[in-house]
Amino acid sequence: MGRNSKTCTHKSHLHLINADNNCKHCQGAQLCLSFGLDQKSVDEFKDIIREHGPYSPGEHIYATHENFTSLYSIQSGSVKTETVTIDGRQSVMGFYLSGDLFGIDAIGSKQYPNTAVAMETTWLCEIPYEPLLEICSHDPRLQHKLIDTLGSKIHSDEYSWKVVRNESAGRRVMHFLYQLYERQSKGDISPHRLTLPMSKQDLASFLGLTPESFSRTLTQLQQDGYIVKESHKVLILTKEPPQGDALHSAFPEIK
Amino acid sequence: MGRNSKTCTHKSHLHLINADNNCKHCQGAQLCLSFGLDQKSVDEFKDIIREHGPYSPGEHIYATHENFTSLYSIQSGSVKTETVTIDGRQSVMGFYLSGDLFGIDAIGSKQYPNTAVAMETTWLCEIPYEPLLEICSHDPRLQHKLIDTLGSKIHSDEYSWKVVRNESAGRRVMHFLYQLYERQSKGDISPHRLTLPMSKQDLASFLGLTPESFSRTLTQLQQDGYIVKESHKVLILTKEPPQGDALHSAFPEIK
DNA sequence: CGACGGGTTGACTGGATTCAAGCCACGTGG
DNA sequence: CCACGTGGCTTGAATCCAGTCAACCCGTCG
Repeated sequence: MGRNSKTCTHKSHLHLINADNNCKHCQGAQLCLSFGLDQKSVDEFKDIIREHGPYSPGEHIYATHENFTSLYSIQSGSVKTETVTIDGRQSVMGFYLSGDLFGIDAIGSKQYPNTAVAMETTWLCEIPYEPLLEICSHDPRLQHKLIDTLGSKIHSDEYSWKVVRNESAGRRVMHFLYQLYERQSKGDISPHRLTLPMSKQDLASFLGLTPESFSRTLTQLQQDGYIVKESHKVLILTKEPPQGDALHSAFPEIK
Repeated sequence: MGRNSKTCTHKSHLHLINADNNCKHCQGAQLCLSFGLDQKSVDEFKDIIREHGPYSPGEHIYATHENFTSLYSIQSGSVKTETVTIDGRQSVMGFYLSGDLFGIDAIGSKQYPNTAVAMETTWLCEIPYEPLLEICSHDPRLQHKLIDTLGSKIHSDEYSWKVVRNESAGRRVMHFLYQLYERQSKGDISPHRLTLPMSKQDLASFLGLTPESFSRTLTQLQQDGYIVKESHKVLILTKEPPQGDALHSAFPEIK
């Protein structure tokens, strides 16, 4: 944590590139908790946060049982969180991309429940939790935003959980790919092309599959014409991606 | 929702039984969001909440896609939330007991993502969401409490998810039973005796099993000496229940 | 070059599902 | 009171999806 740290102002997308050496690695300005607040709160916010990075792939941000002090927002790069199962295997709990907030599963506890690991070269914005609450206590807007973020997380976790519990391997994978596509296409790269920031074994773990099963499932989906494997970490979605709520009933015909 | 509704004051356990006809069905005073606040906030809180009940088993509290207006706290009884899978089967998303807050997965959306159904005769405390935020905005303590509740929910959901993804049927069941036991034994009934408020098929659904598999698993666990089936809805845990964090490594030897 | 780790493929196993029948507690109505 | 129907639960036999174990491929790195 003792790496190059700088304070950081968040106002608008326009200030990203220049802006006095601050937040220069951040690609998630509109997603920032402080976005849309009034000047006073933004200033307070900028006083408490600190920029960290670059983390290289595999590097730990925090580890299980470390004392919970801060939330983190991803300026650029990607992060996974993982714990250990009863019989000692790694189990990936979540993936976080640019603009995502993580560490929130530690709220209400004294310690982080799992380990956060960078998957790519990653820049982070550390948001110390107690000072954040302090600002919240006199800025309802920030408070509301934080609460909304937590609620949305509960909702989307619930939904992922439902898919993994009830659906076949093929549907789990398709659901994940489209949900990842929706998250990534904020940047809108080339249409239907999807870059996986995580390794395939991490993805398998997240979906409750073995790497072997996951690999077989991918080749099966390709044979059935749902995807095309392009390269190691890139694939193409060949069916029109269902939007928003339609995702919830995507591809009933698989398997 | 147009049933007998009364305003309700939450102060201390002592006021539960008498107290001007208010909160008389509430068994969760210390768990109430308003517990421990100063008088002004408690008064505001009591002005916005409303008591509802009794709901009879099977009765809906809200349904999927209804507009999100309120959170609910259980005064007495129990509630399940459920949705429908891609191929049209019911899927139980969560169980809520006395003192639990539900509806929080709707925060950040316009609609409830699933349907809430009473499992027993149930009394509820409705907490309209916008007014709640209003009080939060000038009471940091309430605000903090709400955020903590959301964070804890994220954490415990994550953990349940991990178990269902990675562990065998036997371990899933044992984990659930002990976790339920910990929640129930707030009231500390007879030691190691556990009453299931939900039907076995709902429980199976929640654990990602078919009713048949669940039934087989229970008899297997009994044969192996982990539990004793006492009656329809009651069973006894025969091994010393692991406490708190120890739960996370409970019974590595099963299956 | 050889070692290594991530990924894929194949043959086999096994745990959970499926389909089916049967049991038991309960309520209803004759 | 019993006959009957229903729904929740259990049990049994056959099936199947994903896991396991093993070999192999391939790009990377020392």
